[in-house]
Amino acid sequence: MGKMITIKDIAKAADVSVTTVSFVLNDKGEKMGISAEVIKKVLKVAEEMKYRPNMIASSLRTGKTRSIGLIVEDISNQFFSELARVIEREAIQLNYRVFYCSTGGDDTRAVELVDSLLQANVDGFIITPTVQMKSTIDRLIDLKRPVVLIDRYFEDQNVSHVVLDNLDGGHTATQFLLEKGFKKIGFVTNLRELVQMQLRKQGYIDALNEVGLYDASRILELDYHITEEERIEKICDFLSTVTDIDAVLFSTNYLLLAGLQAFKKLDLQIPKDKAVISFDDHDSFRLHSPSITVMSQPIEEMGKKTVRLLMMQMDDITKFKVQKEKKKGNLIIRESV
Amino acid sequence: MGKMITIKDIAKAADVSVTTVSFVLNDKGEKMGISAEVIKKVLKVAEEMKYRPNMIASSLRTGKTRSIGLIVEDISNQFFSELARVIEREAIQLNYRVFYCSTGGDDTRAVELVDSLLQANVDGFIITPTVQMKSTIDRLIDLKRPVVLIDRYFEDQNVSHVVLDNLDGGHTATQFLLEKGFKKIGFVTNLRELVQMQLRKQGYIDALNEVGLYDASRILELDYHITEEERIEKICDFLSTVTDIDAVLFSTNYLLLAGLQAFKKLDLQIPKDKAVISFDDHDSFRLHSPSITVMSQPIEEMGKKTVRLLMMQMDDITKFKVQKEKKKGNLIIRESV
DNA sequence: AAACTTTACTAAAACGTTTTACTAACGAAT
DNA sequence: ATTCGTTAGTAAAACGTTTTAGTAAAGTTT
Repeated sequence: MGKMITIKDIAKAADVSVTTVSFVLNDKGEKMGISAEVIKKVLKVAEEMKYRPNMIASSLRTGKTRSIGLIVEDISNQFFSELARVIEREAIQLNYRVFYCSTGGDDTRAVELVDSLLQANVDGFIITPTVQMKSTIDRLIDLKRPVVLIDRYFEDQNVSHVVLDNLDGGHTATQFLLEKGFKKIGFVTNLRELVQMQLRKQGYIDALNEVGLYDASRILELDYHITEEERIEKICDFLSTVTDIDAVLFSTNYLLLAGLQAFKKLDLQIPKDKAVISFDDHDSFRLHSPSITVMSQPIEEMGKKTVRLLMMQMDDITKFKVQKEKKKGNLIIRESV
Repeated sequence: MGKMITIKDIAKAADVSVTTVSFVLNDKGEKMGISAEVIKKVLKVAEEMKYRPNMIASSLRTGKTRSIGLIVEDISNQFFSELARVIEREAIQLNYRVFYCSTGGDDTRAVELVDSLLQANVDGFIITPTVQMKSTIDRLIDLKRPVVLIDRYFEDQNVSHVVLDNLDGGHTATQFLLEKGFKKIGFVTNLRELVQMQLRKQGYIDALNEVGLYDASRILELDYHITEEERIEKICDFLSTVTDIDAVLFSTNYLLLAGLQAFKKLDLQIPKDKAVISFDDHDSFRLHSPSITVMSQPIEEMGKKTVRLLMMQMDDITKFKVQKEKKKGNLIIRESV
């Protein structure tokens, strides 16, 4: 361990007190009435000795760690990994560090992660909440910790969040299919009390109701915790039962991934036999032939907004007002419709 | 901020000294001659008051943070995100926290990341080094920081690492193609001084030389920093120039991803017109039709070994001996050959 | 019974910062 | 000539642990 240079070493070398050094290095020199001359000297010495502040000591004293905890559902899912990247970039620019972690959709693990981040004393939380996480979020609010939810939230909980305008997304995607002449549009989603999925479905229903084409039998709802094989199976069953469907909207990317395999099994051609659209983009959607049309989320914009909201809270949590942000999705038109 | 419970509060409540509390809570009670009675009392009080140790204070005193830094090339690449997951799981079990970050292959950023992890005082480093990172690694060794490299390393540097046996991997994949009757096997790789790519190529060359079928004109080497479009372009050119190729081995997954698009452009069927194999598995390889045969890395095993090597160094770096670990890859046979 | 040992515990320093409360020196106002 | 304000700094406490160097009381040996 190469001996660390401390503020004390600087003080000795510059022949001033540690207090002075601390003031200068925290840009409070002027405010605290340190002469320009001394400021310059201290900065020079610090530079020469290659001083790096000890974050730990500083954290102990201030109670701030300049770090934020980012809890997502699954960091290996492209949507989240891109989001994480944006968030990290923004945070770094503000001299904050980011801890990522994934819940895997598991409530118990989610709570553990929050605990461990609390213990690590992160200054703020960005969370993709799991289904049962509401009370944990409440606890954070009680503890006056800055929190921003992302991608999903709880209807009846007053917490800042940044999410896709899912109602509009479902509506727009469905309308696009209608415009292309499809009349019997199916919807595949998963069966969870997640608001965002409900809204995507509602957008789809609304769009069809507007033109009198809604038919509830064309909706397939799958359990979240089934395996990919079971998903493929169920989708096959669905497509072979409700055969008059001419297009399918999938409420998220991994459902479409299962869907593609079901189509392959049933030997259905896209877009000849049925057109498809999915929510949330994915690398392999560009690659697939035909490439897949998607309602994608404005990840860049969402990430930036999230960090901004969090920073506002960290600035002064007492005078921060909850903000709920809905971003419009982008319909990326490819070959699958 | 819900007032934190400190060791001092416990001491007061249990009517003993902070020293005693500290000993007990660190399981040193017995060794330090604290009576069983007092130990029990302290533990009970700590439990009742829901005491959580302040990691920051503890870190300041001990110089240890119980955290490790994990620097990979790109966390949104499936190989790395799976690796990260394994490493994190292993670390958590040992009560260590993991900081992930991605270099994006950028040397400058890599150095910055190391600096910032050094400053965050992580106890150890797991690194996928970028091309120019050798001296930075040397610096860590000088500072006596535990380091394990993963996926790649520098030939002439004596640092512990865990990597795929790339020579064997290249050889095995090529031999598999030969067994299947292919005689004019191409190789697409990228042009960097990365050992692992050189070894994959060498394995390919060796296998062909053994049967007298090596032909240097069947190798395409691409610059690392070109865009995906350019990659596709170059691969198209290559395939249209060297037309007698009957199978292609890609040295990594994103090259195959570009390759697939090139095949599509040239309207070449897999495996009818040409067979393909790629190094490193990818979700979309299972999904693709035809699904893609790969030489995959034993990620689970590699991650575990890496953490073990790191822990050995952290135990006592002075008596740790460098270990270089090569793991055999698994050939996963799918439809593309 | 004096001299050691052991047992069961504790006071206080230390880690490297930040910040509050102070001071000495000097000029200006009374 | 005293008081008052500024200016330009500094001493020391505090953050919550861990750990070193004790110590008083009881037990053991001589």
